[in-house]
Parts: sequence; structure tokens; C-alpha cells
Amino acid sequence: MPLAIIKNNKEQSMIDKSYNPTQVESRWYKFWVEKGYFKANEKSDKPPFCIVIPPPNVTGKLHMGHALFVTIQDLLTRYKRMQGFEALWLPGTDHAGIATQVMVERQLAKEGKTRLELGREAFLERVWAWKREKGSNIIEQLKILGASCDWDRERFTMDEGLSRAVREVFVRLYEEGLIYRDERLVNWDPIAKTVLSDLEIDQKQEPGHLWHIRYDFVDGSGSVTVSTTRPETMFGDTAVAVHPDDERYKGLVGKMLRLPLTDREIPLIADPEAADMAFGTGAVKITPAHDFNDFETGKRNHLPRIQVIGIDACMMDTVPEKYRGLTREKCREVVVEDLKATGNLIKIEDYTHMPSRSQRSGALVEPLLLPQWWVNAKVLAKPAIEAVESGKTRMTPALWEKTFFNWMNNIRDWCISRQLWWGHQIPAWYCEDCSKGHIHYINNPGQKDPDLRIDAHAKPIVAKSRPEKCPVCGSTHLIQEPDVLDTWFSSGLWPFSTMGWPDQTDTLKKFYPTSVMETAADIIFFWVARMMMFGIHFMGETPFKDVYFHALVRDKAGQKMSKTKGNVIDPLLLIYGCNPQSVPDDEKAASQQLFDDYPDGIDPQGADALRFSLTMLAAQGRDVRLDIKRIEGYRAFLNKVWQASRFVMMNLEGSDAVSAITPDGCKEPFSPKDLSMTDAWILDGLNRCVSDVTKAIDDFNFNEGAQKIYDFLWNCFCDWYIELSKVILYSNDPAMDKAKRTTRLVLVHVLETILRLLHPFAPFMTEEIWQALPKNAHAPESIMIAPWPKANAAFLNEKQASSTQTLIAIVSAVRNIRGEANIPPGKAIPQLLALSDDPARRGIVDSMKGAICQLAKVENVVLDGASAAKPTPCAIGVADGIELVVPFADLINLDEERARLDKNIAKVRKDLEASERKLNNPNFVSRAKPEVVETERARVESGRAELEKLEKARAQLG
RNA sequence: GGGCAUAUAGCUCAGCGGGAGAGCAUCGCCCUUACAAGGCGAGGGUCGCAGGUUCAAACCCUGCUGUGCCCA
Repeated sequence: MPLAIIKNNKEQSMIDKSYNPTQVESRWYKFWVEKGYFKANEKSDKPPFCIVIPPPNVTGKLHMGHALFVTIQDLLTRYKRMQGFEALWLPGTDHAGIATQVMVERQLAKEGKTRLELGREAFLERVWAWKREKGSNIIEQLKILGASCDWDRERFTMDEGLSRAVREVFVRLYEEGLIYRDERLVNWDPIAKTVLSDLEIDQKQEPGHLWHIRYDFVDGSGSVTVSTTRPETMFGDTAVAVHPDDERYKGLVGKMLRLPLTDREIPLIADPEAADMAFGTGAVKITPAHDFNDFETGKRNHLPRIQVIGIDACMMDTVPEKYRGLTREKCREVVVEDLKATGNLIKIEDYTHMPSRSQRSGALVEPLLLPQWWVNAKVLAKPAIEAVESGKTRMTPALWEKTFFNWMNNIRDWCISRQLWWGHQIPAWYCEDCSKGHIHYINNPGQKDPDLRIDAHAKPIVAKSRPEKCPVCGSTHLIQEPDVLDTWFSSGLWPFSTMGWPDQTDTLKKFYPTSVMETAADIIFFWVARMMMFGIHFMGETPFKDVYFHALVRDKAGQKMSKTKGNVIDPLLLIYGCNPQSVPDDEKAASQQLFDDYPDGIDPQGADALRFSLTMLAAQGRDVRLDIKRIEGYRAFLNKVWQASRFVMMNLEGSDAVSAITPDGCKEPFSPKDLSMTDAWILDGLNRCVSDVTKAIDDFNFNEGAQKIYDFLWNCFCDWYIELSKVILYSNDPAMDKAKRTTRLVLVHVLETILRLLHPFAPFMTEEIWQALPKNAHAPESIMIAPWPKANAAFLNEKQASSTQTLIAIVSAVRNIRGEANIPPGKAIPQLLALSDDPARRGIVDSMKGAICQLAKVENVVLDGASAAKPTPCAIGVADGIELVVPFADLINLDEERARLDKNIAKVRKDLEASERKLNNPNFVSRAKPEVVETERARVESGRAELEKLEKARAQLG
């Protein structure tokens, strides 16, 4: 297939008879890339526009979220590029630490291997091999959607350059005291075997139980009953707390309790924060080493911490022998049985609780006391908050600013270390001599490398590269911190690490700060907030001027798409079409709902239709409920554009009419005085459309922009202008030759302009049509480098335009009579009487007789005064003050005409009465804006006239 | 528990102080030479409920109810 047929001359071309998105979309991407249109030049004089891509997960497969962000970011980039900005859309992927590691581990498992057998080095080689082979999948899929990224600048968070940025940032923050190592209670994921940050935890309601356990006083003076959702943690209890004001425990605080199933004694303490008098017995067991609240309670009351569950989620040696080595779950069963046996279990209640689960593995998070690396977020957050407060960074929709402030003002330190192998290994070393006794090697059978435990007392040496020797003792026995950094740490540097930082590159100078960050609101904290913190700290400037949050894409019932629910709508299935046979069973499950709804599959919709649909549906701040029916509707719209283009091109054949588009703009090849009434009308509409669409995109109201194009193209250009143009183009009257030429010029001008407006929304099909459109010799070689349309005020002409509105009203009124009276479309009305005393209106009718005849299928139009005699019987309509009379002949059924008139009379009367009521209200007349009152007066006037005419006609029918 | 959204035609959604809109679906009539993925016409809504502000409320305010999201 030829790459492209470039026609920069008057040679005619023609697009295919029918719109085939798959074929069209296969043609142009390669052409754009080869021409280098996506490349940005940091040396250019043009003003910069830059978006850095929210890097998709390298393991990812294209989903609707990607489709939505590509749609919006590509729209913005293409729009700005056409407007003459040096537009850079910088692409790349992130290394997705846990997700990637888990995936490669699964691959290994199929071969019967584990990562521990392989050892760190060999395992990482496997991950890189996987990345080299499969890492570009997601990128290739973005291209299918038309993404105009500068692919030469593609980056990966684990690239050497970006890794250098990570080390630089880590070291500098450590030296500034903003990164530190500390032992604290952290969220431990026992399946992924790593620590997680607060943001990687989900808390959802789940059914569970509340166990009520009796703890007896050591002195035999009674007991206290506590309730817990986790009885297995009782071995770590170091106190029971009650509220100091709780009368039930007056005088008992300070006494010792015996911990059941053990010999240990723990105190009854009073703590107003830990105990809730209204909840159960008001007594709560305190387990400082396994619960975040209890940890704080323990600190307040100087309680010891006893860790009883280990990193394998099994009971440790700190519990009685019987329970050692049991899993958390098994231990719970045994403990409950044993408590029953001792009579300490009072009751078991059903209870809904909110356990923390890992977003990654779904594992129940175990709070554990472990040394980890932290970022002091409060200090970094402050200038980021100020940047939004001062408007240096603007968030759209603005309501997200509140969410941003709320989180940032209550931000907690960020745990950045992860016990993974895939990721940026933390640039910290420990001296095996200085930190002797704090570094433990645990040799496990079948494991290539020993596990390394470095306790909180070891002294880290932080440096950009491996130090030669220990700065304290000079020893060369240095060992690197085994942990890696949270993936979001490197993602947070993305807006400048991708541009070559820490070097002061030309790219940074030209494009930092970037223009817009466009992403989903669910990563506002993960990503946006952290980019702002890092960007401001290291670049001295907020990383983007605007943040635009797009909505979440859900299924048509409002459910989140998920593979397990089977309600996923795969963008590629929509673009290329699918049927139940074409999709493998293991992939079909995710899209089951789609195949249930469409048992025969769906036709190819094309990336353009998907993009246009997403733009239409993703109104600001709204979730998108994706309904395939609507996508089909918008594909129909693109087909309409296609067919209208065919009409225009067919009618340019054999003429010298071409588009006047040049790289600098498009000067209309006609002047306002050459124009007919309808030419003036469509150009008025076009120029309004240009301003409206431009403003809509500037305001991030993409759906509004798309809607304006849709309405203008279909409801104005196709329904009226093209139909009216036929009257002229198909005329045999030589006197019409000049009008024919103007009409052709207007047709091609309007079409070419609309194509440019539509290009950022539907890049492929607009290019296909535009290439085939006859253009002058100076035309650019692609629509994507053609200039964005500018409204020309010389062609805004409301007065002229309103004449065509009158024409439209007349034709519509006659069509209404036809439709209601069931006059078949093929049957002509022999004569239409148009009655009016107003010379201007008569003039319009007189000059538009031909158009009225053709569009309303009338053989003859006769003009007369308002009081002219009407034939009886007849049907009556009123349009813009002009009375339209269709003589009955054999056309019309009397009863139907009576019913039609009654309906119209009722409607006009209702409107009239509403307006009269307003004007009869003195408050309305005195307080409402004068123009509103004036509009109302005009309505009453025209309403009265229309009503009078209709009632008279109705009376005549008897 | 706190916060933020949201409720408009059968469905999916625009509109967000001055006459209730679109697409799909429905019902008529049409294969008219750009388009049946189409044309022409029609039906369909006390804009969640109850108050309030205003000359005027789908739109602003308050409360209630349903739904969703975020944070504890």
C-alpha cells in the first residue's frame, strides 16, 4: 500500500465510496513519523508546549484509561502544534517494580524455578530480557490510537540517565536531612514480601468476627473482657486500656491482668484516646508491635513492644511453644479453640471490619516494626501547596484542588524502600566493620544469595556511586543496601529526569516547566503531588502550569471495569472490531459482557471514532460510562464527514476551485460582497464554530468543542448548505455560473476548515480526506502541520445569516405539514402560497423560491399579501411571521389537518400565555434586564400574530 | 465517622439564573444521483424529594433520600 498520495496541485483525487476506518488508519501513522512531524526542536524560536506522558506501566496492556489519556493529550498536542507552538509530547514507560517482578517470577515458576534460586543478578538479567522483548507492547498500542509523541525521546524509568537522576536526588535529599532511615511500624505485604506506602493500601469493609475474651486479674479479684478482631495477636499484648472516666473500671486501673494461655502479666491502664467507652465493654487490648493505633498508645504509656508475627506472617519464638511457626490464620483457629477450652472465650459476634489489604497482592497487611527509608514529606509539601494556592499551578476541574490541599496538609512521611529486586537499588552502603553486629546474613537452603538483615543501628553511607572505602574506618568491606526505591520515587522525577537532568540540557531550558499534566485523578497523590514536591525542590519551579484530571472510564452500568467482572471494554476490540471467534477464550473472559450484549461481535469502529467518543463523553469531572451504542453513533458522524467530503470533491471536479490553505493560514478566496444569502450564513456559522471550538479546547472543555463541530457539520453544513448548494450546482441556467463558482469555493473552504478543526479529535480520517482535497500549490504537505483555523470577523454577519434562518423555518414548516399530513416524500405540492406584508420577508421568499421548491418538494411558490384570499380547504403553517398555505387538492386529510392545527395552536398559546404572564408582572418589567423584557415583548407580538393566523385557519376548517 | 461528587427523556449524557437539549432506542413516510452507518416528520421529561432566595430556579442556598468516589 502506498504510504500516501500527496497532491499539492490542482489534480483531482477522490476518497473511497465508503468510510473504512481500519483501512484509513493503517495509512497515515508511518507517514507522519517518517516526515518527522512528531519531533520537537529545543532550538526553535516557537513558544514551547510540552506534555510529559504519565508513563504507562511497562507490563501493561492497552486499556480504556490509556485510550482516554492518549485522546486528550494528543488532542492538546496536535492543537498546539497547529497553533504554531513547538509541541513536545514526551513518551515513556515506568518499570512498575512489584508488578513486573511478580510477572517475571510467575514466568520462572512455570519453569519450576524461583527468583531466590537464581539470585539477584541472574534474576535482574531475566527481567531486562523480558523488558527488551515485551516492553514496547504498550508503546506500539499507543501508536494505534494516533499518539503524536516524539518517539526519539522515549524514556524508561530504569534507563541509565533516569537512574542517575534518582541517585542524585536521593543523595541530595539525604544530605539535606529530608531522607532518613528509621525503624517504625510499616505496612508489610506478606505475599509480595515487601513494605508498602500508605497509598498502596486499601481499606474496605469485610465481614469478620469480634471475639470477646476474658482477661482475669492476677489477684483473683475479677476480670475484664476485651473484644478483638485479631485474637492471634494477643501474645503481643502489653496492656489493656480503659477510658479514665469509665465508672465500670474505677479503682481497677493499675492492677495486673494475666494474659490467657500464657504466664505473662499485663497492666490495666487508663488512656482516653485508646479506649472508647461506648464500644463493647469499653476495654481494649493493646498490641503495640502489630497495630498502628496501639503503637501510638504504647508510646504514650511507655509500654514494651513484643513482636509476635514475623515477615513470613507466621508466629515467632516470642509466643508459647505450641503456637510457634503457625501461620496467622492457623494460629487464630488454635487460639480460639484453646480460649474456649479455658473458658476465657465469652462470645463470638459477626462483625464488619475494615482490614488493610495490599493493592498489589490483596494480602492482609501486617503492621510490622522494621527499619525503612523515609522521605520527610511535610517539608517538601509546603512549597507545592503554595504553588497551587498562588495559582502557579492550576488544577482543572478545580474541585481537585481541595482534595490536593486536604492530603498535602495532612501528609505523612513517605516510606520509599521496597524489599524487591527490580527497581533502583538504594545508593546506600554499610561498613561491615563499623556496623558489625547490625548486619545479619541468613543462609537459607536452596537460595543462591543469603538474606540480608540490616538493623536500625547500622550506619548507612549514602553516595551517588559505591564508595571505595568506609569514610570512618577505611575498611573496604562495604555492602550495598539491598532494598530498592518505590517506583513512584523515580516517577516523581519524570518531568525533568526525562529531559536530561541533572545536566542543564537545552531540552530542560526549552520545555521545563511543562505546560499541562494530564492524568487520572486517582493518582493525584501518587504522582502529581510528588512531581510537584520534587520539581519545585530540584528545579526551583513547579513542573507544570496546568493539571487536567480526566475522568475514570466505567462500563455502561457505572461499574469499574475489571477482568474478573468481565465488563472490560478493550479499546483494540473496538477499534478493529471483533467477534466471539476472533478472540481467544482466555482473553474473552475479561470482555464477557460485551459478547453477551453483542453475540455476533462488533464492527470495526476505528481509533478516530473511539477518540471522538471519549472526547464527547469525558466532560469535566464526570466519570465516563462507556456505551458502545454511543461509539457507533459517533462513527456514524465520521461517516457523515466522509460522505459530505465526497460530495464536495465530486462537485469540484472539472472546476478550478481549490482550497486556499497555505502554511500561514487560509485567506478566503472570495469577499463578503460576492456571497449569496446562504453563503453568508454558512460562513457566519463556520467562523463562530472556529471561535467556539478554540475557546472550548483552551478551557479544557473538550466535549463542548467536539459537540460544536458535530452540530455545525451535520445540522448546518450537511442538512442545509449542501442541500441548498445543489439548487445552484445542478442548475442549467448560464446566469448561475458565477454563483456556481462561489458555491464551490465556499464548499471547499468550509470543508477544509472543518477538517482542520476536527483533526486533533480524529487525526486519521481528517488526514485521509484532506490529502485528497484539491488545494493550491502552496498547501502544506499534511493537515497535521497546517495552521489551526482563525475566525475571520469579516464573515460574521448575523443579519445575512438570519435570512437563511427564515428560509429554514419556511422549509421546516412545509415539511411539518407534509409529515403530519402523510404526504409521501415523492409527491410534490403543486403550489405553496406565502403570505406577508413585510417587504423584507417577501424579498427573502422571492429570492429563495428555487430553494424552497427543492427542499420542500414544492412545484411553485406564490407570494401574496397577508390578507390575500386563501383557497379552501387548505393547510396552514407560520414561519417567522410568514403565513404558508398549502392548498388541499387531494393531498390532505381534513381530520389530520384539524388535529395538527389544534396541536400547534395549543403550543403557541401556551408559550404566549407564559410570556404575557411575565409582562403583566410589574416586578418583571421593572427589575429584569431590559433586553430580557424586550425579548419577551417580541415573543408576545409574534406569538399573537401566529396564533391569530392559526386560529383563523382552524375556524375555516369547521 | 469526615470530605467530595452526582441525581435531567426508556438508555447514555450535555445544559448550570431568563422559552427543557443531543445521541441511541421508539413510531410514521422514503433505497431522492454525498451518505439506509442515510433522509424527512413525530411521540416521549411536575430536570430525585421538601423548603428557601429571586421579578424569574433544572441551574443559587438549606435539609432529606438514593448512588458513587476519596480519606479515617
